Amino acid sequence: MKVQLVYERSFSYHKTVRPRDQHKREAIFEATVKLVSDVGFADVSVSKIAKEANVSPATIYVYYKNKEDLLISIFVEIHEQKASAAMKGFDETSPLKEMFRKIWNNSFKFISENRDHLQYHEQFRSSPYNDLVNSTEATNIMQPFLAALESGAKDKVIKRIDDDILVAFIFSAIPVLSSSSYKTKMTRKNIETAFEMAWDAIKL
Amino acid sequence: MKVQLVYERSFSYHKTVRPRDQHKREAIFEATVKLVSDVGFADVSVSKIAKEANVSPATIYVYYKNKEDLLISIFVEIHEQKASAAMKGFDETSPLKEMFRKIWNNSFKFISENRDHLQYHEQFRSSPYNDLVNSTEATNIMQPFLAALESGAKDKVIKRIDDDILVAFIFSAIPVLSSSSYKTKMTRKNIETAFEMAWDAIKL
Amino acid sequence: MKVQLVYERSFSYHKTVRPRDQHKREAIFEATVKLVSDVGFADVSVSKIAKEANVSPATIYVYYKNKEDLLISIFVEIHEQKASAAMKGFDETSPLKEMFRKIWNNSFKFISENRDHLQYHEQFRSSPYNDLVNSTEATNIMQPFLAALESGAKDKVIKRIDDDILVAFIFSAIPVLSSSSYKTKMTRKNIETAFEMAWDAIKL
Amino acid sequence: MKVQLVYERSFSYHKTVRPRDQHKREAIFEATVKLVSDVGFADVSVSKIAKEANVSPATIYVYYKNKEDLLISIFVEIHEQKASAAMKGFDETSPLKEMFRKIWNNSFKFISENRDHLQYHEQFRSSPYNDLVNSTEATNIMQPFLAALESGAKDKVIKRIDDDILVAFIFSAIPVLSSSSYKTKMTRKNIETAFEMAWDAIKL
DNA sequence: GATGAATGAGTGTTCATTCAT
DNA sequence: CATGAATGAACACTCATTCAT
Repeated sequence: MKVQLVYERSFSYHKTVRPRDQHKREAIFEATVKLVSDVGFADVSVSKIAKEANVSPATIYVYYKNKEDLLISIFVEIHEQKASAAMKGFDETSPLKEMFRKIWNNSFKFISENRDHLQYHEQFRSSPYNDLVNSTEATNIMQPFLAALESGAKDKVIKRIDDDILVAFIFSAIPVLSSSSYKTKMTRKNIETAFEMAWDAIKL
Repeated sequence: MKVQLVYERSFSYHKTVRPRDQHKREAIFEATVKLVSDVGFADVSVSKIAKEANVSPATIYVYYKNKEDLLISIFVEIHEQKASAAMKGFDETSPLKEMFRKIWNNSFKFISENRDHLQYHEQFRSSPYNDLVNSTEATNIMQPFLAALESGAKDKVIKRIDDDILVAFIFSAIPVLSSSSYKTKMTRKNIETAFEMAWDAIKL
Repeated sequence: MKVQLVYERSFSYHKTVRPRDQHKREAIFEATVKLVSDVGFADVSVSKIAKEANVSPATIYVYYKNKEDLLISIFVEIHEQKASAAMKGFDETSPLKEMFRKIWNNSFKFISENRDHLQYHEQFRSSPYNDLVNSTEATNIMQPFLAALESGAKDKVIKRIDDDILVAFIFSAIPVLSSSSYKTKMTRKNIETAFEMAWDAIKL
Repeated sequence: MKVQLVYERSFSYHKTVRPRDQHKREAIFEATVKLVSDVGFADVSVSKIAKEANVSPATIYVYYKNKEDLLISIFVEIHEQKASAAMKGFDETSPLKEMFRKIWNNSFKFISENRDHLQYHEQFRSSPYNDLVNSTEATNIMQPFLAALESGAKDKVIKRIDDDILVAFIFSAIPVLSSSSYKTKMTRKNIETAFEMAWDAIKL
């Protein structure tokens, strides 16, 4: 049971001598996320990003090979941030439902603090860029949880079913709760109920 | 319990008098859906659409006010097709779970026959365009089902919770099953299991 | 004995409906020739051409697929103009030397009246673009002359040698006489002497 | 009778004190020649040269004032190499035709061993850069030969005519024989015949 | 109704060059 | 001496849209 993430080619620009201004890379990163979240994947342009990040358009090409590299690199980074955040404090000795609840709550915390990162993630996922990000090697941060799910299936605690579908149910509520009208939705109660629904979906 | 759909401004889609050459309108419609599905929202241009539809770029402006109008109108149309397809043969006298199963199966039939329509829908949903399509007036095609859900909640058959979240769980598996690796996923068994998960999520 | 000229792909933009403003195509043509002649192949840009031709850069792409198409199409056109001009009044019954003299004089007339066309031609020839212009099908305007050369070789009037080398000697003086310091060189006497040298080179 | 070569402004090439790392200068030189020969004058950029030469773009500016200086200096260098090669073993006591044959053969040797240098030379010659290289002071390497030609003219062995035209005929076959289809052309026989043609052109 | 021509504004990207190190 | 970072300006090209026909 493995869900792993790789990029076929090495995307980011990395000479042996480190770029001097790490701050600039971050500025570009944040500018891109903000813009995609604001105006959408279809309407981000390199020059808009440059303006938002307060650098020259040419500077972006010091840090990224091209626009595609930029967008993919950022996705990968967010994807890993998200996974790391979800797994924070993961305890593999606790019961499956508690593990799950932990991850669920972590996820919501991450989302509410990084709404536009999630936005970016969603848009990227539904774009054709998504097909350029491979799942053959690993960012196996989530691995322990997936392993737990598998053993839960073996122990007949949860349903035995394809990974992706399982994960879809588990996290299906997240985009909804973080949507543009999120303010009325991310109540304690809604989050708790959504969690219970997710659990009911997968449990046997 | 209401999910309604309006467009703030009046889009071409609802011109009461349709232009004469309905064939051309359809060609543009299909060309757009195909292109968005193939190359993504970010890379469809009016002239590409025109080429794909075998019309002049100028012709598109005969049928649609501008590009935004085109994209939104098409979304609305797909959205309604999807709802209509889901509700086909809906019988309000049957038990809720059977209603649900009917809609579920209808939905999968629609998807497997119109994969790129679904692709378009997904991309549109996660883009900021989505915010331009309002929910203050109605496409109330789904209304009978939503009413049934509401009465199901009243009768303590299913959970009482926000519409959007409910709907999210109900249909969360669909994008996954229709994703690019769909061929291995849309088996009879997977579809059935996914349905059971959805039902378990919402039932009390 | 054949020197022919073709372009592998069809370069110029040609819809069934003719562009309205033939004048514009010519303006672009002349602007390009002038610019290449003035600033050199390396430093012509589409926007400079557009400015010189008094059109928008985008307009150029109405008439030519891209910059390469533009440059090649213009070369081909000049090449044919040049050949046509050289062959004007060609009389295949006259003795070879007189044929040759006719063509020689025609060529000089063409050059002195179209110095920058020749400049363009020279620069194109020595650029790598030249390799994109094929010699497998024909602009056989020069064919009668080449045939005459061949029969001259058969009759032992001129040397039997590779076409290209023959042609090189015949026309080698032209670029020199039309060079930037041409004014002091294109005297009647120089032209006559150069012709005699060319003839001496090829005659037996 | 004088053909001299000067550069109006002082180019880096003639810095009396050469930078220490002669190896790097050569790497840049060769990289530039190779690139111009491969992709053409229009498509060489400083950074491409840097990459090809395995140095930083900034390093190029250590050795050359700017791009123009680089291109011109290299031309001058090739021009001198070419002249030196041609004059190797020049014997002013031998008859004019034998002198000429010597130079001719030397030239072909140089070309066949340095095809891309010749390519560079040709492209430079037909570009407007050529006008920046003046003929008021001297690289008088060829001087002895030109003097011999002049005295040949005085002795009525060869025609009396403008230097440039003379030289044009003498060397006109070279670019042809070294063109992209050279392999089929640089046969012993072709070279010999071309020499005879050149001699016939200039001899009285 | 349908179109090709035309374009100003914008696209992603590379340019030649400078500069602090 | 040698460099990577940085950039304003330019690059080739495409965009959404208008308009005369």
